[in-house]
Amino acid sequence: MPPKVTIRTVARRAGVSVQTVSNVLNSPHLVRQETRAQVQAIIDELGYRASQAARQMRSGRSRLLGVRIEPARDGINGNILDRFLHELTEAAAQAQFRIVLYAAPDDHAEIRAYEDLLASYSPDGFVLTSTHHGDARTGWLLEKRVPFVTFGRPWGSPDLHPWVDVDGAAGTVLATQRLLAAGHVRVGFLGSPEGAGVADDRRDGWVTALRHAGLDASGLERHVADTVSDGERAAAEMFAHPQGPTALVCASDSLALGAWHTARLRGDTQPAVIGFDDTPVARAVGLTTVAQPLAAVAQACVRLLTGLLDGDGPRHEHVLLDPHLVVRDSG
Amino acid sequence: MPPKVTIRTVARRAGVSVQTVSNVLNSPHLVRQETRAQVQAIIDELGYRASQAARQMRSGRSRLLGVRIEPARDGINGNILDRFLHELTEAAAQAQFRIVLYAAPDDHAEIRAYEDLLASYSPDGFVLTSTHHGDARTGWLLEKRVPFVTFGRPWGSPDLHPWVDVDGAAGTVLATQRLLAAGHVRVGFLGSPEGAGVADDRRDGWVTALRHAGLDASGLERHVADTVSDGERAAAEMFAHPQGPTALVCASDSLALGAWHTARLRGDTQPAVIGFDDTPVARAVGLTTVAQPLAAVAQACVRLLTGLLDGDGPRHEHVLLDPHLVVRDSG
DNA sequence: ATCCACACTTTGAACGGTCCAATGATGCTC
DNA sequence: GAGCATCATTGGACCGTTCAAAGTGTGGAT
Repeated sequence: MPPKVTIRTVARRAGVSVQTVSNVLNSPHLVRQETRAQVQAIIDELGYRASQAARQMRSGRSRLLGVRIEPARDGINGNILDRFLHELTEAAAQAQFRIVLYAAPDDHAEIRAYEDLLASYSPDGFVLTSTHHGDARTGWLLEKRVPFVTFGRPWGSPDLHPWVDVDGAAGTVLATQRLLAAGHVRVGFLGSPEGAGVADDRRDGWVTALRHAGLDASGLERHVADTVSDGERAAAEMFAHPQGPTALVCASDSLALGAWHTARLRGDTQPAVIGFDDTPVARAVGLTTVAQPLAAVAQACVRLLTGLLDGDGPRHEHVLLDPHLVVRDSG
Repeated sequence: MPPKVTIRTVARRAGVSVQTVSNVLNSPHLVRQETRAQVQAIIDELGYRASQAARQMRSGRSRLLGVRIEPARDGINGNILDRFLHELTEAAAQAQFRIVLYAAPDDHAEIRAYEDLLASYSPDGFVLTSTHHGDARTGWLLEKRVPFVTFGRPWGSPDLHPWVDVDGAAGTVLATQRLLAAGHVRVGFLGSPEGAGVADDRRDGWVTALRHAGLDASGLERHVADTVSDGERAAAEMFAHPQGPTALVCASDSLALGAWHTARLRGDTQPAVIGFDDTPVARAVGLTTVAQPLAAVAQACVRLLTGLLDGDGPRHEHVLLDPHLVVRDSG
């Protein structure tokens, strides 16, 4: 069991004071080049890492970010939040931050979790996912002046905090255009009725693309619960209709998988169906789908949050990223 | 901005010493019932939480558990690790622990992550997932005497640490028996060739169940890469064979989904196919599947780990949990 | 020679808890 | 009521770091 190496060990070994070692790490410009190199060498040699606990006591900074881990709510699609979490962990690590998790079934419980965490581990900030109408969380955090960023626009709320999001409409434009380019004239839309927000956003892109091509969108869309079986049923009815669509843009991979099943059962080996989110299922069955740039989203979240913590930059900056199409067998 | 409430605030307000407040929290038996209740009331009133940083400095305990967040490696199946992570977060919270994440592409990088984390945030222990043959991680942790538990048996390594796992064989026994009970005589097995370990375990259960029913397993199994398309292809060949199986037990939901597609394309509306892991896809398409009791696994992990930390209980205890069958339309 | 500015480095205190040793209060026995 | 054990509470040192302020040495200007 090696004795633990503290800043004092390093200082003694380098023949400088403790404070100088601290400066090498936190304010290198205060230390003479020569001294700095020498101290750094000792640090590397001993593998010294500053104790975050001690650092936090004095400076108030924990270099911890709080993130909620979501239950696998909506089946297939819940997966993107897990992937986001993974990307966020890596992006945060780049900026010397770690992620602490908490679970909460609803907004109210999440606010309690903030109180808990802030009082005990005092994370420097939070990254929120799944913003929605009437989101109680952002108001609370703003009031308490706790730094945070959201992955998701503040749907329906005043725009008072930094956020990062993916342009869903741009994604469905890409999907629609691809199907149009393949010769389809009646390109339909299969969405879910989750109220305004994400769902409307994705629908908008489809409408825009059709309009831009001089086509009429009426009668070509349906909105059902976001499950494979509902998607399968709805697609069957749509495809069966004489004036129905011959291709489908779907608001999720679950719906797309349903539509894909339908098409295959009708004898179509390469269904003209495009999904959304590039979930593992899409990859598994070879479904063309719209992919969100989750790594970029995560990096942007970290960038905005560190900007907030360092106090420089605008109070609430926004980043809206473009998704891209992952072309596979379908579509 | 309310002034932050420390142990001193509570002590003053309750008219006792700082140490007594500390005792109320950490060694309640040392404090008289009456005093304890009074101090606790003040704590609740002020919403006081001990600063983990300060606590850690003196006691060395961070009440943090390190967990690796896995990339969505094998598509559909990777999902169970995300669900496990969720359950673990909740189970840990119950025991007053928090989860810190780290990412690492391989064992070697993960060991570097241990060094990093231990030196900076000093988590009290780690929970490892995806144990495998020649796992370099457990040896390192054992040598450094860092407490840890694995979700997964120490496949092929000496049994020197506490672990929790799910009895895969018991799961495939259940699946096989159900198909036999439904009247099938030739129940096949579709697995993946990931070497010994998890894959063999699941195969074993199928063999056992057939043997127990007095049936011959030979010629009824295939092993392919763990993807939907490979599963689909293999199942097509197996079902097409005159002496081939009429029902399939699959080692994963990806393979089962492939087999399910095959069966449906052959006109079977309720395919006799059973998957493994109860992933969202299985729920989505209505696939009968073997479910791992992830909440129980997570709780057992926390229990073993806290036992290790408290120093009581056996050095390396094991928990092997039974999975259960989730019956849906298929199978 | 003295003073000052400058660049760098060191000193001492503080952060908010817990550990340890010691003290005060209480009840019991003889 | 003295002696003793037991329980409850107290005071002070200490964990490893950063902050604020004070200390060193060098060189140039006066």
